[in-house]
Amino acid sequence: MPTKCINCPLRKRDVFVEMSECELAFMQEFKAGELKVEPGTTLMLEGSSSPQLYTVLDGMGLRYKMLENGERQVISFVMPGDFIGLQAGVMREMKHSVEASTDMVLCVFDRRTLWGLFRDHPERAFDLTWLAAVEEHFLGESLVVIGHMNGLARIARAFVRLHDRGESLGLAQNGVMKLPYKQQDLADALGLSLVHTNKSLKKLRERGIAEWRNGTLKILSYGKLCEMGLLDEKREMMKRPLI
Amino acid sequence: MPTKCINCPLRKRDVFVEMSECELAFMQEFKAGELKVEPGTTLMLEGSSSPQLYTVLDGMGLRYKMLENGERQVISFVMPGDFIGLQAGVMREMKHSVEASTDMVLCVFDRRTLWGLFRDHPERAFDLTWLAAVEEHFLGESLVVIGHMNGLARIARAFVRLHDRGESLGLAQNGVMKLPYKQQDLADALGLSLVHTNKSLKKLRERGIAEWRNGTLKILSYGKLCEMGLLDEKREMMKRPLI
DNA sequence: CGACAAATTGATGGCTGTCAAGACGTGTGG
DNA sequence: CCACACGTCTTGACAGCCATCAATTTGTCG
Repeated sequence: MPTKCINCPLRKRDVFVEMSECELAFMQEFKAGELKVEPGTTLMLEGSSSPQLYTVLDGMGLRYKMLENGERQVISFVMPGDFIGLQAGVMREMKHSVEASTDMVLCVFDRRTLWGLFRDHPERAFDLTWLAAVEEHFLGESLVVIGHMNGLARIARAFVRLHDRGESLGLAQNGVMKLPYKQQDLADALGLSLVHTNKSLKKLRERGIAEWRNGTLKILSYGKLCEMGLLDEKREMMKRPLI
Repeated sequence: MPTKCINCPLRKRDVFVEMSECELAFMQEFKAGELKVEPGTTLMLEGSSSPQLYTVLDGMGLRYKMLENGERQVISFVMPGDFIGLQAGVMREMKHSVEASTDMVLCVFDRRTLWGLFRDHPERAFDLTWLAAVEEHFLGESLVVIGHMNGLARIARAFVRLHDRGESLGLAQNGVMKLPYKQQDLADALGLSLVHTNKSLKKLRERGIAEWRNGTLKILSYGKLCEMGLLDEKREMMKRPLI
């Protein structure tokens, strides 16, 4: 089964490897089994110290932090190949929660084997650090988006990033991919209200740029979308007639 | 010299160690020397792959990303003990720049020795990963702040975090610490305009909560400051009479 | 059909960006 | 010593993006 395993800590950096190879190596020492979960399942809870770590084999999810007042900040979207629980592995506890948005299949391994991995397999430990650095990079990108772009641009940028990521995972074809999230999820990720997110999505539809309905994202004009996902296009963008 | 070295990859997790011990261990294999730089010096450039990595021994700086239109997103504030260049060490290139805001003293070591560290000193490699996880955590916090708090609350939260961090480093006394940044730096970190940042700072002064002038931050009411740095205090907060 | 979650739409208010001008401090040169 | 340039900080006016409230529609499920 030629599934790709992009971010699995056993894969080689910057290249794709076959899942079978990845799993084979894992099985040797670390893999404790596979886990299937339903939508809504909480995989990691902020403040807890899960005894198990996961690599996503299939399905999508969300990383998020809950705030005192009930609001929520979505940190990132979880896709196949993502590693879940690094914080629990090296720190005392998780600093955010992880939840399944669809049915998910997870590669499970034991947190206690992590130290053995560092001791006996430095190249894999290196990959883990690489993973963490990549996460840091993407969070920095998100800061830029939320800190400097208006609502429409944030959504456009998010769509481009999600689509590109999906495409590299083989989850997108001809600009169409499954995006099994709610508008509220996207709003919480971009620091926007649900209402404003909804209205911005409408604009993207009306302008024939992108559609996102029933869990499916369709990129109608990749060029325009990228254009809108840039900074300071505000004025030009907003003055453009709506179709 | 009993300086603290909090985040140095050689320190023990969750505890403080004497700088001397830290440096001693470093000298054995990895430390290549010390570096002194002036304010404004670019330590790392986004897109480059620096051959040298640093641990900050003294001084403060900024991590930031430059945007196409000339705007800037400050990712975080650099303080003594911080590690600089992890991305360059494990990825192809840096994803953000790092600049000195004051005179800085840096512990330098060679990027090429990083792999040897993973191979021969797994406990230190583990610490490096820990560092990366901590960074991820703080970036997530920043996302929450920028995504869900108004201007005044963002500044209040930033002051609390900066002060607490400074205090744990022995850089703050009685709520007073050096904060050698410009208002523009803070604005770029919080996703606010310079003008709005300035006006919010004025409010904090008028209410007798915090002052930040001439590079010195004075916390006048830690309690109130924390209160303001919370979510959804908006309405209560804004309705309070100004003095 | 009724209950519920999710998506949609309109009206209103305010936080915040932008523009513009001035004040303040510092260093340089005449 | 003063004039000037320069960066930083400060303040006011104005516009607009966006949050909030409220109500309706759509889709799903039993």
